[in-house]
Amino acid sequence: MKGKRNTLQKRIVTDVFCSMHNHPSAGMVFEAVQERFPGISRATVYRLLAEAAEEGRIQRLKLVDANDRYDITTGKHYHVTCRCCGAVADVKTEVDDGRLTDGAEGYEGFLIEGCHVEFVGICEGCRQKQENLN
Amino acid sequence: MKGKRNTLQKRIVTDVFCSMHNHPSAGMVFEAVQERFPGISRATVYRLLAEAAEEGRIQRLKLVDANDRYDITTGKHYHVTCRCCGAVADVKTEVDDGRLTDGAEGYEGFLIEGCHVEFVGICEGCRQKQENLN
DNA sequence: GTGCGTGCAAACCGTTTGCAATCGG
DNA sequence: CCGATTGCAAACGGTTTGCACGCAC
Repeated sequence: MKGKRNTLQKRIVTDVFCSMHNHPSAGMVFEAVQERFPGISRATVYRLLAEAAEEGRIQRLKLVDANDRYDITTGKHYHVTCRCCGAVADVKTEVDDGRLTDGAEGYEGFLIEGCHVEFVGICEGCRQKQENLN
Repeated sequence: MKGKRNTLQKRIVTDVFCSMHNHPSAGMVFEAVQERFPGISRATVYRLLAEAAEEGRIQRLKLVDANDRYDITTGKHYHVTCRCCGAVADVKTEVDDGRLTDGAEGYEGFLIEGCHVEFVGICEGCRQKQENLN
């Protein structure tokens, strides 16, 4: 059995992360954690999140034009990013990755194996701010 | 009329970039430029490429898990990234962005406006290296 | 007691920026 | 001439890392 220790920091980071449902970045988790445990190190939060992702307990999302986000849902699904504030949310869709991939042909001898689909839009808050300007 | 000057640096960066067909990053263009003009500043290359993209003369590509790349083709099309070496190439496909976008529904009041599709695969060179190992 | 996990600070990497010097028009 | 453009170096932002200390087991 792996000699993983159950440290206070790990418990706090896990707790705080699980209470956030905004697909937070490591920095956002760090800020939230600081409120409950001001002494915690930024490096520790980054390390614990990366470790959790490597162990498959959470998912590390790579997004275009945004820092990596962490997702409590580990299964494959899609995301939308707010073009104003960068917020991230889940998306309900019927995208068929396999079909996209099969229908694509790479130039220059590239072999296509998969694809990444990501949506862009605007979140509720930013939409309301926009309307208030008019 | 815009007071744009035709400097030596601009001519060189444009020339070198146009002779590269690998969807290079700014850093890659800088390295290539240095061979012909060792005195050029990194900042200048970054600035000239960003400027060209803003003026629509070239396209700045945002990719997942890679630095921004520059593309001599300004029209919309798709790309594939090599999962081994990060090389980028164009993709021939029939993806219908509009259909993907229409078929998606965001949670938490998100309004979905568009989508980003990007392919992952393996380039010819890396494929051959892999085969040589077996 | 042992060695994993932490805190700290520095390194990292690609990119951007402030500023003085320079050069194109 | 004069202001756009350059070079330099420093700042940036998010992330990772080396190392000594300290705590979980």
